[in-house]
Amino acid sequence: MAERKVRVRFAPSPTGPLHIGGVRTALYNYLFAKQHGGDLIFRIEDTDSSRFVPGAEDYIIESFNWLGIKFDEGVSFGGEHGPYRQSERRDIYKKYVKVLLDADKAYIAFDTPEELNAKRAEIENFQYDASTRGMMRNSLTLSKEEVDNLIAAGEQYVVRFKIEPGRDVLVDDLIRGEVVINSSILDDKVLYKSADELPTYHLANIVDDHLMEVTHVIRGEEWLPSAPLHVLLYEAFGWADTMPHFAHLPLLLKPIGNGKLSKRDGDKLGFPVFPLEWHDPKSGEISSGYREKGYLPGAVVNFLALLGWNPGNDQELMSLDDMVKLFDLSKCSKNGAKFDYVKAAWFNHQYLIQQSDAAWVPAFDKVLKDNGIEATAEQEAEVVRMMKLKVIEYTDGQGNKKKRNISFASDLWPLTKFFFVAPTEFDKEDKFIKKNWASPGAGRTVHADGTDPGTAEEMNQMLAVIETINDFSVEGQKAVIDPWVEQTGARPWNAWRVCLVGAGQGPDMYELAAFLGKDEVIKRMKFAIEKLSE
RNA sequence: GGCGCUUUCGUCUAGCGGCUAGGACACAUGCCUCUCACGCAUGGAACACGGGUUCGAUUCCCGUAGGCGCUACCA
Repeated sequence: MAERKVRVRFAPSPTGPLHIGGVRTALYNYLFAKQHGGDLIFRIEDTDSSRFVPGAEDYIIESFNWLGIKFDEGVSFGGEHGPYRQSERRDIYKKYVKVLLDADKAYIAFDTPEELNAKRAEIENFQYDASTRGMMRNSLTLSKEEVDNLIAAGEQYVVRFKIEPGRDVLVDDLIRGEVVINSSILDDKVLYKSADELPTYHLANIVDDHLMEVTHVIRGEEWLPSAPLHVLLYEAFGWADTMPHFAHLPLLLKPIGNGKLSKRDGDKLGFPVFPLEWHDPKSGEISSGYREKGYLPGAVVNFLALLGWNPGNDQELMSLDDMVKLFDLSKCSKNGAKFDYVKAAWFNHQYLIQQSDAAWVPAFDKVLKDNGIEATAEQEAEVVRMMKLKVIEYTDGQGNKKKRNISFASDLWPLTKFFFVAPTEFDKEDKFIKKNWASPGAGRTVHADGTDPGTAEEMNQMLAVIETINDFSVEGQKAVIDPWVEQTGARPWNAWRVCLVGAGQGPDMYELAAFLGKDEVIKRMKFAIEKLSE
């Protein structure tokens, strides 16, 4: 057969927020499509009217928009193979159900759910198939007149696929190789329900993939057991020669405990399982999302791509474009991957530290506002500049490149709080304070001249020196303080940091002092000396 | 229960008959340093088990055990 243009699809059900596993499936479809110059289709599978959740469709579209995964056609994207919402394709499915019925590949069944349950209770491991359909109420056991009368009388029915038993069905999977399943273990699946005039997943899926000219079906492993059924359906329709290739992806598992990652796990285990925050319209429950947690979309995509696939070398940091070049279905792993959210944070860290100053300022501005701080743009830029020295990448005195440990933008607050808020109390049991604030005789503030003034007194001496400084720039401070340090042999740095920061963190002390200004520095020092002398 | 998929460090994984079994996250230690970090260096840490095939199995085959999935008028 002729080489067809690659066309793949991502087809979620609008039953709630998009699960992170679904994001990965969509991502792989996207990578595969782009790599082959093909199309990615966005189809909504809303054949179960009872599970429809308003807002889910928009949520899914917004999620992919944020993640940078672009669709070529489908719901909200347009295209020539529409409509792309299955609930709008009723007439199409009806037509194909009739095709199967006319060809004697399917039959009508009137068994009610109650009757089926009764049978299941009566017969152990009951399965509606070639061995049992002869004792059920269907068009195979009823006369044509009876069937017509029942339908005319408004009786609800379903259409079932008539599976011939005893056949080994071959599924050629791009990831797993050849999988063979005997048709005898398959049941006569319901293809269509008269109650809502909609098909079930299986029928809709095959009809749509065929009509939309899908060439590759890349989906989760949970579909592998029903893949033979799908193969049989393609055959029944006479579409075997254009049947898409299958690739069943391994599942995403819970990081701890057993089972696959479910929608409920995330917030229970302390990490999001949804790309965006989701507000459940019924329960009002809020589930956290990666975007709101402070993740960068590139980091999420990069992390997810490597859960079940790798380029075959040691490269881990990749852009979407890199991945399009490197992606390879045959390099996908076959076994489920535990979701490692600690590594997700590391990826975000990597992406965050690559951000430019310009990207930091608005994020930082938001962090400050969230904490009730009104800062000028100049102040924000200055802190970002200062933090960049330490935060993003800088070269220290030894010529070593250094970086800052920030995994999320919100991490900035504890790291920058002291720029705007003076310490209000000091924990004398704090390791850093305990180590760097000593009384005379404790031996930690002995000066070169042999005197031991104690840290409080040393800070008082430093205070006196600072009060004489007129130019409070970094250079201005150095010009006065450095000689004093040299002369007395004082070691004021950590104690000074206690005064100004209240903890063992922050940028270079001269830089910090210059940012705070002389008055604030003096104020904080006096306050600290008083508090710590109590 | 039945059917299918799967099995390399704690986690994600490389490996496609012969390797001191490699990398990353996490962890530990050291270095750097006015602090915390960052960074750098070092370290501990794995082929589920039992049979085959082979001169030789982490690698191929078969069992066993574990994990996962499916078994709806849900997708």
